[in-house]
Amino acid sequence: MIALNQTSRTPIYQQIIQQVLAQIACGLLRQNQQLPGVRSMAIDLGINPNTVMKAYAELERDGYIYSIAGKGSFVAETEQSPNLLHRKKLDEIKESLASSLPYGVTKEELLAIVEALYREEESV
Amino acid sequence: MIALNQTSRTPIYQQIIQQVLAQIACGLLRQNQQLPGVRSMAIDLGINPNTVMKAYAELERDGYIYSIAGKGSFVAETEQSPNLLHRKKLDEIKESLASSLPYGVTKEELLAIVEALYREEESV
Amino acid sequence: MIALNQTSRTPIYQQIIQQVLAQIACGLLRQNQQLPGVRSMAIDLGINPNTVMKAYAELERDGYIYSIAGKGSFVAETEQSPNLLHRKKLDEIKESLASSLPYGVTKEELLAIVEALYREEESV
Amino acid sequence: MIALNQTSRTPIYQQIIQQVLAQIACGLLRQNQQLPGVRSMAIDLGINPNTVMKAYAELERDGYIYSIAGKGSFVAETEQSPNLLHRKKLDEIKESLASSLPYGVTKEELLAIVEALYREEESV
DNA sequence: GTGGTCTAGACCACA
DNA sequence: GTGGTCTAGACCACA
Repeated sequence: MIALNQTSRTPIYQQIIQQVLAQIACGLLRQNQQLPGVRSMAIDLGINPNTVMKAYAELERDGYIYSIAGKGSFVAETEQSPNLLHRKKLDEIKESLASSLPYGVTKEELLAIVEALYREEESV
Repeated sequence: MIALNQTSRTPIYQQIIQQVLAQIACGLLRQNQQLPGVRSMAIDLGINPNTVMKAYAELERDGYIYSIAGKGSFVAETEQSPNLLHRKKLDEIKESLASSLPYGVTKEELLAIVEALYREEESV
Repeated sequence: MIALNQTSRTPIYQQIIQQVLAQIACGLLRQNQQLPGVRSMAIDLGINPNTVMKAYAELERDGYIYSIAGKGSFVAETEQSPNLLHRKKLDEIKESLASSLPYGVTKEELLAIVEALYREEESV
Repeated sequence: MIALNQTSRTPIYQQIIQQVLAQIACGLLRQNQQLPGVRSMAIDLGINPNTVMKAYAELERDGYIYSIAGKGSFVAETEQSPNLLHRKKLDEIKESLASSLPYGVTKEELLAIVEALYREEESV
């Protein structure tokens, strides 16, 4: 369920976090659903269990998942998680677009990109 | 001419690179124009000359500037730099937007962000 | 595995680059093989880790090796590296010879040098 | 008579030295022939007179030229200059070729390069 | 352990 | 003055 890019600059534990969050945001992971075990995911991905631990710990710290000793890790029950993640993503996008204005990007270009994006989507 | 964010996790030398590129892209820095010296920029920004050197070295390796020991560093002569940078930025944006679709971002939301962005711009 | 010439005016980090490339070109270093760590090589060569880092960083920028923070540096997977390096070297030689023609170097002299070179080789 | 490459990594004063030597080696500059004045060459090349001075000083130190205060600089009378330069160049070539053997360059490839070089020459 | 960033500061060649 | 190399050493995140 997780696809790692070992050579990427993005740390592995971050990649795990991002993908778990994306799956929560899009509904692929639902409330109280159990996540793969630390050891099993580590084996699946061919990485160190500590790395998975680190990802889960951060997800738990931020309230997206909860862990029960001896049972495993589960998606948190907070209704708003998907919405919250959605909103955070929008903020991220806004910031990223704002930072690219100094490069001379025009409104028309951005609108064209957005249109193209969803045209591709529809045809898929 | 360069504004650093010391708290950001983006390395300082990368921030310098990005801002120099932005200034080339938007025409603020022109062909063959001399850049601030390694030492003088370091003093201005309150950082170590090596850090500026690292930024300049990478900009030179990528062909955006050229350095002549004993004379200084200058914006490269490639006519296309601004256009190329502009296009690269658009590709970056496209990729970044595509990667946020799994979060359930809608077309309307993106269009709204773009509109808002340029409304702010105009009023400035 | 690396032999430095401390008195040469060729920078140390360049010497490292050249020798790593030569070892890739001749097959001594193979795909995905791990390179010595930045620190261990620095100690072996009696130089500063930063100098090794500089060499590795440039090798990575040029696609010959890849580094994963926390794991190490490895020879890149590009099949063609050896051939490409080989061809580049030939181009270099051709250019260097062409530039020495103005000195009145004759074909016979060059042929003699080449013959001598491989006669020595064989006897080794 | 001198063609500079301002952006080259080779220092300007070295470029001057190399080109003067090449011209002595190939007979373009003859014994006791007067070299361009320091100032006039500096103006021609658009560089600092000190840089030309440095080149001439090194040429004089190595015995290739001599200077007479108030008159100018002249090609030295040593008969052997051209031969000596010729021999030095051959040594350089030998060394450079030797250093490229680790890249897996074969005798056949070198012979082919030499042949090609003089075939082009002839046709010119 | 690994690589990556950064400082402080020396020293060099070049213009 | 300029850029370029290098040392010594700290500190960080990651595996």
